[in-house]
Amino acid sequence: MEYTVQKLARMAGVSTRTLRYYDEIGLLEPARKNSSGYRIYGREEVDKLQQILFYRELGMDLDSIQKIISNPSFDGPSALRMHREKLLARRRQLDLLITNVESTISAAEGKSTMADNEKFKGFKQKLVDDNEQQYGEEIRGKYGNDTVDKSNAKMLNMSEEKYEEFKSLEQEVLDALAEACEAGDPSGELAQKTADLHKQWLSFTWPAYSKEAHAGLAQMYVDDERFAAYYEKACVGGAKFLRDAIVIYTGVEPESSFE
Amino acid sequence: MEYTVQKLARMAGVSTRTLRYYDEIGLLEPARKNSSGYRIYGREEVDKLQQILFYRELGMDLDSIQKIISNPSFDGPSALRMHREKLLARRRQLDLLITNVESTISAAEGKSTMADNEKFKGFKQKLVDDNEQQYGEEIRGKYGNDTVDKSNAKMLNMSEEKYEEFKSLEQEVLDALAEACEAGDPSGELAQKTADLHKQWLSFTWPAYSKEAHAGLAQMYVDDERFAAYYEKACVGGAKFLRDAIVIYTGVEPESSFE
DNA sequence: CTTGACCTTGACGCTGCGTAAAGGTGTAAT
DNA sequence: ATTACACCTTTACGCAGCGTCAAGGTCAAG
Repeated sequence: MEYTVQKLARMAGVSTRTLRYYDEIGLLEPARKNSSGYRIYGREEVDKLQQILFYRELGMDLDSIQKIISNPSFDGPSALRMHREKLLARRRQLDLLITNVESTISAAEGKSTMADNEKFKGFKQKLVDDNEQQYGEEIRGKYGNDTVDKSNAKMLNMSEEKYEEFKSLEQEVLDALAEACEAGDPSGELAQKTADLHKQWLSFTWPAYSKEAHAGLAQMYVDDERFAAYYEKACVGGAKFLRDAIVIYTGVEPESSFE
Repeated sequence: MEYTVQKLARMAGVSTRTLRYYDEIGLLEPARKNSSGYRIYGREEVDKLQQILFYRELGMDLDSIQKIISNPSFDGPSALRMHREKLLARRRQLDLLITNVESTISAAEGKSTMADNEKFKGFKQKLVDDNEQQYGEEIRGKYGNDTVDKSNAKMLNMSEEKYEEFKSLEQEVLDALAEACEAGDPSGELAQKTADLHKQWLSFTWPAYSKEAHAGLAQMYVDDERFAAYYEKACVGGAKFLRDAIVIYTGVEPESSFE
């Protein structure tokens, strides 16, 4: 399998300029050149390019990439695994960014207000994160678990924000439940809407929604006094009413742990 | 409250060069200049700089930032939404890359082979995404319901996105659990970290965290076969191991529904 | 033999600053 | 009044990682 610049470029989703540049800086040289000076890439170069692009995606500069992949003691599999870890970390960071953007949007829409210190919270946090990203390994070696814990605290920070959202959604569930409960009919529109809200609320915490699990949880709300007490706040017999509504909503009859 | 370049720079955590550059491109001009040409910034500029840095943290280029903050009639929220879309696209791409890395890992382990074009799946997707960004509507027409549904049902879409985030956090819990389980000690560092991750995960769904409820849920994981089966995926006896870790973590002994 | 898609090298442009260089200020201490 | 020293100014080049012409050579098809 031999490729010219453009063929390889198309396959890899980069520009021909990029390939020429990589040749220029010696990062990825073609297998050979044909009689008229055309660059010809082979299998090996394809693999190498893939690796290069992997690392590039991580935001690594080309110089570092070169050092890594040209290192004779380069351990492919373990590098890949580390690579995966880093990608996961980056995704978490992206999630944080997205959350920030979303908060800003809803703040801009007046749906919620963002205190100045809140703005700086995420902002400062990011600075810390950048440091960690850059010196991650070093710091981990130098300062040990403490730093690692701090990066966990970042997650906490995130869940703190989410938590706010969830609290309001949960409040909605409670409000809807109170209203529906007063109406009295678990199959009524209000009750069904409550069940739907509750499902949405669940979507935040469950690995995968299933009617069975939903109904099962509703039953648990009745069986477990901690949860029952919580829904009792909405109305008398709140947990049972919610369970009934959810049973109708899902069309699934749960099995109580007690029956 | 007047600041010279360096004072403002120190306060905001940027370099003086940055401030001069922002002046140069007209992004942030000083309130005035004193008799010898020194830049003097006032309260207004401080606030503006805060905004600039905030948007910059969101990954926006200076040009876009300028448009947003200088044009009062500019639609900030919609710009943010566009930005959010970009971030989400990046996230989708990241997910693909992660999949790709995992494929590569298993290919390296000889479990499967990869065709040349497969090697670039995640990277090519980026181009596709860019296309989608540019020709969004057209493509929506072409690809039909899936995309349309997503953009139409906004609420649903939102919980769908969250759901994605949570799945990844849940995955982390599972990964940590598997690792801790292998180590074998529920009071060990790994297991305690797992319990902590699990707590964070819970923070997304629970109206209020309490040690008792946490321990109670952990017990439920053991008692309820649906949940037990789920954590069994991480390792043999996963649910019980997790419960033990959480019991130690919270210092609370739960009551089983069965005892 | 022409057309058009491909290839080559060369060179300048872009962001968002870092980093001198060459010089003028402000002020506190002598 | 001088000196020291931290501060300020403008000008200008440098960096990565390419994008984007420009000016020309090559290859397969018709």
